[in-house]
Amino acid sequence: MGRAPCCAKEGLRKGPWSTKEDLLLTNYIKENGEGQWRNLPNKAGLLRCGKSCRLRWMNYLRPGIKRGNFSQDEEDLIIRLHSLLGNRWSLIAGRLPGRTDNEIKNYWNTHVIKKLKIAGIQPKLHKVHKVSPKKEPKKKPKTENPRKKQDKKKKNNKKKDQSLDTLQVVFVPKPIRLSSGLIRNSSVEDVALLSNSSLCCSDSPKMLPQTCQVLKKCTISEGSDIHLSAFLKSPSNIASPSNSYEEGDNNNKKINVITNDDENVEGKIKEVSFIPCASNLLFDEVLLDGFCDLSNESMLEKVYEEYLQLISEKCYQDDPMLM
DNA sequence: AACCTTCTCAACCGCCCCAGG
DNA sequence: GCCTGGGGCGGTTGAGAAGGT
Repeated sequence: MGRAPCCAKEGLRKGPWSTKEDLLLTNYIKENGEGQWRNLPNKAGLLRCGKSCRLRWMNYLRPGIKRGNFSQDEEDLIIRLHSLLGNRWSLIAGRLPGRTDNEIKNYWNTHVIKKLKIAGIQPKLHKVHKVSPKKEPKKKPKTENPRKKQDKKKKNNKKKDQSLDTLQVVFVPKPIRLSSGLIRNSSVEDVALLSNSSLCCSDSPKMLPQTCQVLKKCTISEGSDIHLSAFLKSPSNIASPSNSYEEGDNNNKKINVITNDDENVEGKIKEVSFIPCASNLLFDEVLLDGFCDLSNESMLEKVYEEYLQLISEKCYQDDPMLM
C-alpha cells in the first residue's frame, strides 16, 4: 500500500499565486498561525496543496522576507558558508536574515556559480553523508505519467553522476540537531555542529575547531544522543599523540575517535567528548575526512577564522538562542 | 518588428526525517 | 519495531523576461 499523497490533486490550482490567494493565506495564518498545512487550504478557502501554501508562506508572504539583490556581503557569506556546508541551503539561509533557502539556492545556481567559474574557481563538490545507509528508500506506488518517466530518467542520471562523484567527493558532516536549551547549557568553549545554525562555536576567538584537519572519522553508535563538543587546540592538553582511539560507555554510548594517521596531531586535540543530551541525534557516522583542504593548514585556519567572525557577527546578533 | 536563445526564479516534486499511535 | 502523517529539504522544471540577431 502506497502512501497517500499530501493532498488530493484533483481540482487544485497550480502555478503562480494570485493576489487574492496571497491575501487569503496571509489572513488565515495571521489569525490561526502556521502549521497544519495539510488542512490549511480547506480552512482558508484555497484550492492549493498544503505544501504549496507552506512554500508560498515561507518564501514570500512571511514577514521579514528580504527581497531584491544580494549585497556583496551576503554573497561572500553564501560562498563561504557553501564551502563549509555544501548545498545545505536551509542552513545557509539560517545565517542570512530575511533570505530564504530557495532564494539562496537560486542565487547560487544562477549567479554565484557563474561568477566563480569566470574567476576560475571550481565550486567545491559536496556530498552529504547519509544518516542511515542501511535504510532502503521507500518505494512509491507507480502510476506512470510523462512526468514520472522524466523523473526516472533523471534519477538514473543522478545515480550515474553520483558514482562518478565518489572519487572526488568532499564529505560534509551531517548536521546535528540540538535543542536550544542544550546550546545554552553547553560550555562557552564548546564547538558544536548544529543543524539549525550550521557550524557554530563559542565567541572565544581562540577556540577554533582545528581538529577538523586531523579528525579522520567519528563513529557513533546508531541512536546515540550526543553532543559533539570541545575540539580545542591546546598543546598542554593532548588526548593522544598521533592516533587516538577512545571507547567509552557513557549511558551506553559507544564512541570511537580515530585520527588521521598521516597527520601530526600532536598538540592539537585537547578533548573529544560526547555528552548525552535530550535531543534526538540519530546517525551512524560523521565523516570529516576531506571536510577541509588538509594540504593547506594556514588556509584552513583562515577560513575558520573568517567563518567564526561571520558567525559572531551575524549569528549571535540575530539568533538570541545562541547567546 | 519578429524570431530565437538564454536567463531568472517561483513553484513543484520526490525523498527523507521525525513524532506519535 | 512498524506504520502513518506532517513537515522540511534539495533538485529540478518551465513560464515569462531579457537579450541577441
